[in-house]
Amino acid sequence: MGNTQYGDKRVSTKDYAYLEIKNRIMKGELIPDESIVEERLSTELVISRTPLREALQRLEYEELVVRQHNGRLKVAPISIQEVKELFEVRKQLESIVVAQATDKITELDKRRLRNLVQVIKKSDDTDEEDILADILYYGGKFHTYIYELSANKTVNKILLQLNDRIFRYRRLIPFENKERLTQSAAEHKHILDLMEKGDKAGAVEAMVVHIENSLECAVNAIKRYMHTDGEINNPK
Amino acid sequence: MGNTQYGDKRVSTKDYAYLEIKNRIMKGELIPDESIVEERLSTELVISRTPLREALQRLEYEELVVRQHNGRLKVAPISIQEVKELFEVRKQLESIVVAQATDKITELDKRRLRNLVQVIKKSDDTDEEDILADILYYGGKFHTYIYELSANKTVNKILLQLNDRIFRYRRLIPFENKERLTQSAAEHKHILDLMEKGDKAGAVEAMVVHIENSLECAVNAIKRYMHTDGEINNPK
DNA sequence: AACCGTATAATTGTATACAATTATTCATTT
DNA sequence: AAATGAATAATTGTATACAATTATACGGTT
Repeated sequence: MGNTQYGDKRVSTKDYAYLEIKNRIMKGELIPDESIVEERLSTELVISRTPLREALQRLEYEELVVRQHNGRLKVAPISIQEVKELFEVRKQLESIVVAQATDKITELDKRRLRNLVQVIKKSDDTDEEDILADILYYGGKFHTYIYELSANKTVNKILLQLNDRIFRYRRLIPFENKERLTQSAAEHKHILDLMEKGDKAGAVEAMVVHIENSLECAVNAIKRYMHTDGEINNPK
Repeated sequence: MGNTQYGDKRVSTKDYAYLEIKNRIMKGELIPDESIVEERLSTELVISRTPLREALQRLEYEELVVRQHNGRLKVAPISIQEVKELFEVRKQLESIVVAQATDKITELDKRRLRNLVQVIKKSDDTDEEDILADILYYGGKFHTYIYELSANKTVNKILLQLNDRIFRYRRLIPFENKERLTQSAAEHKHILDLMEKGDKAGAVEAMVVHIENSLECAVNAIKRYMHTDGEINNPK
């Protein structure tokens, strides 16, 4: 099999499989603890097992799938313990990047980040259902912009992976917690204000608070799901 | 090919390739920027390309090998910029684990860590050449014990990978800096003292200082190598 | 000699075939 | 019925074959 189209970009068969499976896990189509059978997946994606296995291995490495003792794979489970760990690491690493980014920020960066914050606020004000996805999207962009600004490739890479895993939990939140989104948007603005002033310590502290609040919200959402119907696996 | 022996444990062909290649990179047998040709390596290790590729992909993920734009792999280069980033991330993450470990430490853990510190001091005092490897080994054990004590799997995994990458730089140090090793051993003892007292903030601060000192030493060693003979690739 | 393009070789990417392992079924015994 | 174990099926692990891509060599042209 030659190259395949995924979205608007040409990718190898391996990367196609990686992106497609990851996307299905993120969207919840492949649910936590669901077993993964190579033959079944390869016929479904119409590829051979060789590139599929390489894609699965990468996902295993990123801990979106896990290998069991018998060598078989399953979609990674989710747990409160995990989400706490993820946010804690993220908190420490985002502290690094926001500090470095504050040192390096230019006027152009300020305008762009300011613009992102505006877009988030706009989305937050217009009270439509499907705008929520936008808020999450641009909120994520705000953070990743800071990652790149820091120019710290090591941390950047780790944070992107953590965010992929966190995304599975984040899906559970917006549908029930509008206030948190509004608050989160305000926190983004606050962080940017401090960065613009060059207040490094302040920006770090604001980021820490922001992430701690996000964690609290995520934990509450998960607990609620687990207690109400136990259907943590397929919240939609 | 069935299972293979590696050291004292039976492992799959893929894992054998992974461990063997990683080991060669660590020891400097495979030198930075050296190109990796699958066919050549597979015949050398007497395995097929399939498990070899999976091993290489894992190493790529761990950034011990890097893929070039033409799709070919090479042993990852080393740079001062990288070692700075590695130590900075490590500093932040070890702050997490030493704090959590201080909360969870038991009397048994204290005895074991104390023992490790003793062993390191013993090695440091006896002034033989090949003892240096021991100091590095037990020094590493001191840190990994703390990782495990924290029971934070997410951070633990990231730190182990960072340490693999850092090890390539650490090799450059001991042969020229005996005082740093002595100092490092003392810092380990100091960290443990504070952990035993339950002084969480103090332990974190001591760990930060310890890692910053290690970084400074590593950077100096690398700079010296780069300036003297440029033979950064094969220091031995 | 420098440049260009084509033929050839080297290398990686993917598919398929086969081996080894693990799970399941089902008859047999108690 | 429960337990045991052999036969069978399902699944993963590895090797090999082939396709696609990229690099190299080489001859001709200017």
